[in-house]
Amino acid sequence: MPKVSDEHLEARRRQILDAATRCFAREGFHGTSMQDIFRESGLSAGAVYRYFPGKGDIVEAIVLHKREVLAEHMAGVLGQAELPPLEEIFAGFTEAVREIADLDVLGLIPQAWALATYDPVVGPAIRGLLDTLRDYWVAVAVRMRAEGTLAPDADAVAVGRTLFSMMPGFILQNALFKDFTPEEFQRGITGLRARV
Amino acid sequence: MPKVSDEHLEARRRQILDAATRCFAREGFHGTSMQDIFRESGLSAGAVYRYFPGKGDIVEAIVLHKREVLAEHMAGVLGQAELPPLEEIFAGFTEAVREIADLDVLGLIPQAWALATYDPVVGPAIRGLLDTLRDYWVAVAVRMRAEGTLAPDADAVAVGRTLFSMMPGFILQNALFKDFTPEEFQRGITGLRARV
DNA sequence: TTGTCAAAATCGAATGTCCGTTTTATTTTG
DNA sequence: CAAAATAAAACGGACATTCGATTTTGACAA
Repeated sequence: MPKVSDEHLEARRRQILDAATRCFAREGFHGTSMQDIFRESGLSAGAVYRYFPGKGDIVEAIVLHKREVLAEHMAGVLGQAELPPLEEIFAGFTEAVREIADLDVLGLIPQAWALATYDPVVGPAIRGLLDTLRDYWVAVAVRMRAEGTLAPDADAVAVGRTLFSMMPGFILQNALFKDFTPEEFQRGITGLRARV
Repeated sequence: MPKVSDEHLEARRRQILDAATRCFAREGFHGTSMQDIFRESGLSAGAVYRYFPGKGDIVEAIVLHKREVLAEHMAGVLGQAELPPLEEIFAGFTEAVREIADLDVLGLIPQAWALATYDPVVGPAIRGLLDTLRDYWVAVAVRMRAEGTLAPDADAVAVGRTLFSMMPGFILQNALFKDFTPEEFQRGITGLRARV
């Protein structure tokens, strides 16, 4: 009976997740205390702990949400009758990076990679997210070969993993140096593929 | 005059650094306590603190040492009268990754990236290391263009940064999935460059 | 509508643990 | 034997989490 609406519940969840995201980006996962999250969210300890069992679960929720958003985007690209040109797919990716950077939370991504390598609680979720992303690039390569924009004898899995390989480096340069633009990235790829 | 030999001093330093490296790779930087390092190194608190002012300085020393080793390798490659083919340069890189993976400390690299994004004490050192590496790839691209293995009108800086972009992804896949071999990487690049 | 009530939601002080560092004592070194 | 090197206990602070107190909520009766 006295139970707040589902919208209220969902809004509170978002409130906590958004505040935590900002904190993690600013101070790092380990550098932000639960007190920080209480302060940033304007909520109390009791409130936050009603929604999440612990700090690790907050990160996990953020990761899972991101995975959902990404899966949707990937399905949109792969669902088209004809695959968009690679340049366009790259542009979609770099645009997403730019959006994250605008929110000043791009640093979260390298932090997630780090957690993936050793953290027993959030590691699996993050590896799962990255695996999904990698599958996406492999699927792109497979489609490219099928549609004739990749050599018929090319190793599609290898090409897909190589395409995937380029993304972390782009993200890293944007997170650390903020001087590697999508246009320059595109020019780099073009320059690399051009016959001498 | 009761002062132990410089060799002893250096050996102890290495002892601490190696132990810390293993701990960090296993449990993460934040997950390893100083107690862990005392235990793993077989030394006491007093001993460790005689060599390093604090935990952060241990990481910094590890990073600085790595930078030195890498700078030496890079100078070796660039110092040759004619630049080795790109495949060979890549092979040198992947071989280095394999060596680190064999020591079971490959996970340290993503952790360093994460620290670079937010840690005020070790961040600068790590960004410096990555900047050095990036300069290396740009220098490779410049040399390639000069030697005619890259289109004369290519943007060498863009190509260099793009080459650099591929390394984190290779490292990440090896650290997380252990299923992306140098050979497959090479095949992916070949497949990507082949004309359809 | 309004008032009431019990459950849900939130608050915030308190708790206990862990961890980096310091300090004091002991051993080793030349 | 004196100074350097190492050991080990101890400290102070920070942190994630808990828990009782308090407020807010919505169902329902009047």
